[in-house]
Amino acid sequence: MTIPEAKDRFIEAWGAFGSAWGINRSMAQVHALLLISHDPLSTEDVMEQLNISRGNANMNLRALIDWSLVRRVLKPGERREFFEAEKDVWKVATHITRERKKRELEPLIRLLDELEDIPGATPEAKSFKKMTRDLHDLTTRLDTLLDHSTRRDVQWFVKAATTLLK
Amino acid sequence: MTIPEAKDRFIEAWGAFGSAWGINRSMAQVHALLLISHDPLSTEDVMEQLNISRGNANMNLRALIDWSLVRRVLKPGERREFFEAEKDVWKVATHITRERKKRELEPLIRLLDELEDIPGATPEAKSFKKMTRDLHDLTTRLDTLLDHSTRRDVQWFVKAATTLLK
DNA sequence: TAATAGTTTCAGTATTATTTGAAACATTGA
DNA sequence: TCAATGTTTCAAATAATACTGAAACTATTA
Repeated sequence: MTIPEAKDRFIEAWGAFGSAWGINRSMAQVHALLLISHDPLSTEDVMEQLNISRGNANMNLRALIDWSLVRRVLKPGERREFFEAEKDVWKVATHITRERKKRELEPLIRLLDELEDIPGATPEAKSFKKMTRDLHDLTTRLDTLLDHSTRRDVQWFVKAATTLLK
Repeated sequence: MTIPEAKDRFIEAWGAFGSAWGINRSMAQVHALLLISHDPLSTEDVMEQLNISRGNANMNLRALIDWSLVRRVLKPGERREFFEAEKDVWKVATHITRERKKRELEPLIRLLDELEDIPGATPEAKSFKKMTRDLHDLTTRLDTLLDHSTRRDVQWFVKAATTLLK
């Protein structure tokens, strides 16, 4: 397999992976393209290489910047903007999970919080309350964890856990 | 808020949460409904309570069983099947991540594996190879971790990490 | 300030994913 | 065996989501 072929395969796979996890295919593909590009790319480069429209490229580049996965880069003497991806995969993983935690985990926690103190003592009610309480625990812990974890910690944990569990 | 209202809100929220993470809304809602039900439910119960068709209910119940999140239950003297959810949230979390790892993480690892030994020494090629190597490391570690983690370990980790990071 | 280069927006269109419902299939027990 | 009850499948309909492309907008430079 040649490098260009490999790149295509990677872009495709990253797109499929993202889309299975609720990140739209184009966004994941733009991200993949920037991840594997040595130099920053312009909007036009992205459009050409992925065969997508200007609007689509622009939208997804903005979204990626919003998620802190991509940075704007200015080349001296060039008027238009270029884009490059954060290449540190740990940072990428952390940013993605934090961003999503904020958007999707926090609303869930807030709801579970509310549901905590509902009256009722039937078996049904008890069962419901135990469920939400447990879920609340789990999500809160995940939340705290994501809030506090840094690259060093994650590395420490992965090392510790894999050693321990081998 | 009354218990029935709370249940509806929970089902809705769990559905939205799931759908943000690439699990279809109905599947998440069926799961939510079973999670908060004290007794096992029949296909009909699920259809009625969620206002979904028989086909949909059936498909998603099967999918949930496939993911080990739901069990078939037989009531003595009853012909039809009933369903109940695994209520241990740790187990639920583990099952979900394992299932998805198998379906989406493993193909990605396989690809990255292949991409590892591609020839080429241009800066572009080097940059590409570093990227895929790093990603491979990250995904492999996640993979190992998910493979080996059990409830006890996760609890240990959460405790250790939250203490450590406070 | 006018021309040019570059960026963003958004209504319409296309694509993909989900859901329905009816027919086929399976199982039970009279 | 055959009706009755319950389950599964799947093609078609619907709904949700993403994408396009052209127009509007903004910034830059001559």
